[in-house]
Amino acid sequence: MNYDAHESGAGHCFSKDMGCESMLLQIDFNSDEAIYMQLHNQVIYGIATNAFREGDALPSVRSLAEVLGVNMHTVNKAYTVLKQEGYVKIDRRRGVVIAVDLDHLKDRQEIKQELLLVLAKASCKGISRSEIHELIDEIYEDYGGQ
Amino acid sequence: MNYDAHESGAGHCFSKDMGCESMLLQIDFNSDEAIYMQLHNQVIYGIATNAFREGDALPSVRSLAEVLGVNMHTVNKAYTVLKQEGYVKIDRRRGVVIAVDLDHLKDRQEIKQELLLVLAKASCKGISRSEIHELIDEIYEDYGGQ
DNA sequence: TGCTCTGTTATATACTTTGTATAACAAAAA
DNA sequence: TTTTTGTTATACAAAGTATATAACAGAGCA
Repeated sequence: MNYDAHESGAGHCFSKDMGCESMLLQIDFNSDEAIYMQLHNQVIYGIATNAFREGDALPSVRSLAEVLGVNMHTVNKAYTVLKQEGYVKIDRRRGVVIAVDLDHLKDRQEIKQELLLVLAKASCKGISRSEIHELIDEIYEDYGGQ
Repeated sequence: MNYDAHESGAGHCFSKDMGCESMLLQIDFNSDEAIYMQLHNQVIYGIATNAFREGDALPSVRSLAEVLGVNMHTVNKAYTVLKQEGYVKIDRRRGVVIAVDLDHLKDRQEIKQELLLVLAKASCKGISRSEIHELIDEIYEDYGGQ
């Protein structure tokens, strides 16, 4: 049973559990961002937008690699980094599943550090504190509020 | 005249124009972040915190490389990227000087894109919209308000 | 029991990035 | 004139990225 070869339900991608997820995981081969990092970020976008939910299984490294036309190890690296950062875990029965590991104090500190650089760039470019708050709100409203 | 060898004013680093700036530009050789990117980011932090002001000259690639104990080309790469991103320009008489190129629409879009990823990570980790706003305010207050 | 699929690990290869080393050039400054 | 400047060129080593092929044990399924 191949991940990309489900002839049943021809015409729509909602016939299988994994069909929808694969639609989110796509690659821009012209991007200067590493493929595994593109995949990594898209899984995070997926979790944040609730397209991936706690306990959902991601495609297997082999099947996703085949669908995307990349090497198995490239997908595996994306999953490995996600695991190290506490976004997924390995379920021996179900494969790689979404399982976000929370460590509020540590997470908050890391997010603050990442925000610091973005805010410094914004400040250099004349983007004010209030405009940053506006941008934050814009993003949340682009992706469905709270 | 070496950048690091000014015996005059022994004991303080404010005796030369470039003395203060060099104090900001330091490297963590244990970091997994590329050296040129560390330098790149620190110049941006410096501009944002007003430690570097419009028209200020940065140390020459050779002198800074010598101070930091890295190769000339590593510093040159940091400066080249900063130039491409519109943070500095080359003044044939003064060297590399802070000169922020503003393109509000483009800058705003780029900042929004960078914020999107950070906010997605935060969302995954259970950090709420209001907590993000708090973090933004914390950062601005850590570095002197508006 | 066999067979398949899973994540994982190991090797090998090729390309790019990163960092270093040395050298040379023209423009500007001292 | 001599030094310093950014810039460019070349060469090299190490690390990161991506691919290719192969094998392993654990789990699910027929």
